[in-house]
Amino acid sequence: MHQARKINLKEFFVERYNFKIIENRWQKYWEENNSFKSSVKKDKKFYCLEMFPYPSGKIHMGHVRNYTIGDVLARYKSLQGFNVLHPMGWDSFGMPAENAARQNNLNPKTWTEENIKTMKNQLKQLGLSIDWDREISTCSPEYYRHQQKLFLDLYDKGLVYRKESYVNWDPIDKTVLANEQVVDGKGWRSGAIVERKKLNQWFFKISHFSEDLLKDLEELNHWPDKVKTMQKNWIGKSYGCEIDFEIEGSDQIKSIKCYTTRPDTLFGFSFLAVSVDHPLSKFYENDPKFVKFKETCSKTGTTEESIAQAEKIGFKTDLLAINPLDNNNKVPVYFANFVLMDYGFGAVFGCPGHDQRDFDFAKKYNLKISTVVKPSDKDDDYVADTEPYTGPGIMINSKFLNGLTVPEESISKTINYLEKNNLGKRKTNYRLKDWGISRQRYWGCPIPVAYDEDNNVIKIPEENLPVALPEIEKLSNDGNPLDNELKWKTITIDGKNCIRETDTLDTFVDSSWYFLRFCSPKNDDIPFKQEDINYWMPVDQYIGGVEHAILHLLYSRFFVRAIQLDNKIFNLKEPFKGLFTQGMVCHQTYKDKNNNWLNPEEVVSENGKDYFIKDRPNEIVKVGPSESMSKSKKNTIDPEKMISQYGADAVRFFILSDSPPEKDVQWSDTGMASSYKYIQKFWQLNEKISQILKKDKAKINSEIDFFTNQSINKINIALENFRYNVIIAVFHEVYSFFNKQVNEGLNFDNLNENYKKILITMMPIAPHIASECYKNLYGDELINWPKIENKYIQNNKNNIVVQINGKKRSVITVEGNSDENSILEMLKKEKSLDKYLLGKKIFKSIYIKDRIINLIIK
RNA sequence: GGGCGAAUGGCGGAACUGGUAGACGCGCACGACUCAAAAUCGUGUUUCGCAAGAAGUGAGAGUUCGAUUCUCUCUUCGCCCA
Repeated sequence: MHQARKINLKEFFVERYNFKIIENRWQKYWEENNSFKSSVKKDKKFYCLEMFPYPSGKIHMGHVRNYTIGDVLARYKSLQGFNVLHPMGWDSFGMPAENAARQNNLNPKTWTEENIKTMKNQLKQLGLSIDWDREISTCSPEYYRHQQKLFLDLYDKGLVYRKESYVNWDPIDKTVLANEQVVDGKGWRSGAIVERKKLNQWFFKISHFSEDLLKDLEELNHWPDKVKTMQKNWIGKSYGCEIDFEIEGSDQIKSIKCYTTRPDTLFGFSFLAVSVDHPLSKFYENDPKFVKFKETCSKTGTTEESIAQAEKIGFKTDLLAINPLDNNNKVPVYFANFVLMDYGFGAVFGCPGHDQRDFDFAKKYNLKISTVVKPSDKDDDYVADTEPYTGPGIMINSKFLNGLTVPEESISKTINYLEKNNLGKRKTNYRLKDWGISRQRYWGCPIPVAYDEDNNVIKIPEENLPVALPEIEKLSNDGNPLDNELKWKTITIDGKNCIRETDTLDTFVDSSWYFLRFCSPKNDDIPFKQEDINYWMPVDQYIGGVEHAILHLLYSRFFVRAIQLDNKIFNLKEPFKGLFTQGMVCHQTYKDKNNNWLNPEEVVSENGKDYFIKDRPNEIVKVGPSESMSKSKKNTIDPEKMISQYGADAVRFFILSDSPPEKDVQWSDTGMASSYKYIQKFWQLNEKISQILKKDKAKINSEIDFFTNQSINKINIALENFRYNVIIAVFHEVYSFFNKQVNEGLNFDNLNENYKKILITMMPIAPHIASECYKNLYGDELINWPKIENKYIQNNKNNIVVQINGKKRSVITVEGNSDENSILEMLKKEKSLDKYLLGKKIFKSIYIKDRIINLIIK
């Protein structure tokens, strides 16, 4: 029977699909016809944005995945009739340029611009539907001049301020380190133990919006819950109270204020700890022991993690703090390295019985550990002395608080008591700290201020913007490069001699408003036009890596609020309406016998189990787990190579095929090859169809209508839910189906119309081949996303599953809308069910219309 | 330590609001074409069983006519915070 179906290939003259020529031709066509140019129109808009890349050299597979996902959406929305904005730019300030400049003696600007050129060319080869007219680069003065203006605006609004703050200091390289440059408490390059150093630095007052940023998360319905939770935890709203502790033993200090979320544990009070930066410290500055202690503290890094991991140490003062609930309870006051001046008031009361940190500290200094909370199932003589008890329970050893449930009753009752007796005040606190934006770097946006001889802040006048980065021949290896630019540094403002700020802005500032600039990228005088923003914003779908879930997204949300404070310039609160975080691209890792990483290209395997070094079959390769592609593990695959070997459509097809976009995907050579084969197969199918369409037509085959509509329905649902891997599966089914139809050699009257719809739905995924096939068959006919007809989605012939006692026993075909009785009648005649039903009694039947019937028998 | 999420064939993964588990791809096996191989095409492929059939979505319970899906306990892994 299958013999009869076999195709005679000679009937068709099928050429191989030459992706190089065709993809190139379409990319040129799109460029010459401005196919993706966007402008403000009356139509419904769709702003599709992927996180813009840092121009590090070449694109990597992560970019390919990110931008393919975005492109599928942008093209889909566009075919649906939306006015789509899909821009691309470069997050082009940052440390890699500076490092490369130092290592290879290059100019950061030249290095960056070269990279941009390369990467732009690579992105174009992917066939992305990007409006390149809107391209922006954050390191260009045309971009950062507006950023400097925005900085000054925020300064005028009081949202920017300067204060002393700690940085990670590398004493050998004499440079400030970013947190990620501190590895195990040591400088990444010099290996020196990192110190804390106090510098005058600029801050954005993001804490002004803590409550807003938290509350408005609720409205972000199209954000992943995971990201919202992370932001919520980051903002870290806590309910507690501030307590004044009376101090004994000093004439100058009468009391110290603490913030706590656990005032109910006050009866377990055994010490009071303050930060070495607490105002109290000024009374100890002449004590050499204290100075030494402070110095030791400064040897710990500035990250929360390093402070948490460091050994807890303290400096005992001669002061005593009095427990406000029990005046006979007087405890020592310490300076301690684990108390941060930034949080609360830089002072905490220690209750070792119920806090790990306090417990560690008390053990070290032999302080009293009292138990004031017991788990509900323990007796009143419960003692927490081997480890602190932090869970819920019942208050004990706490006088009037005894018996209260923890934490429901205990905390609020304690606060009520403290407030009533003027000992403390209910207070809400946020963990979110102000955003330090000063970086002691060259390759960043200059901060547009200067200082006069009295160190007063002088704004650079607007007409003198941008404050451009000076060209530096050779970057010095230590210190802040701009600091050494004496000529650039000195400036006269209004006749006064001033020195410029030599720090540059954190690059997160650059990316906090670029999505606004994309809406009106060409204005010299203003950062963006109000009407452009009001039309395009918010970003309807933002797509990027989850690693930016907290900072970048929070800073962007802050920026939109900050520029509108006291000046509601546009109708916008949240910059990103929808957010999608895609997974990483992974690949197996390989090591040789000496544990050196090997590139996949150096490794061969014949059976898929044993791996050897290429051309050296005696050297066994150790195969490691699949990890995200990174240069250091050498498990990267070069996208450009893949595109030139298989074509952009095949690469796009593969990168979407193997996993849902939000999960990690494993690179697979066989998977990639299979996608390539698909493109080739599809081309041959298309050639066959175009030849068959010229022949005489036979009658209508309704099966094609059903299949096409159901496939498009599946594609629509998958597109709307970012289940792009399912779309690939559907296209495999589409190929099999149409190939079978065509191989039977029949030309149905409705083949043409259905196939046309298939080609259109293929355009977002594999735009080159789909456009080429469409053009060959249908010329310049208008392209609109196909509508599906409901009558083809709801079968009028239904397969009803027959279950007996919950187990599937048969499938019967009935007319749609059949009622239960007629189905039961049918089942009685169904011979295949006799062995289950004969001699049994049907107790009950459950019928779900057009789906399933379940018979309960005994 | 806390929070969130995940676990489905040899592998990656499908399964809409509870309703035919394993779509689709990879791999593998067999077959066709070939002197032969590669490529290509076709068929099969959860496990056990010759078969009828039975079991089966990390483990154990529960709700239900019916659970991959809902609830509880546990195990392992991942991410974030500390």
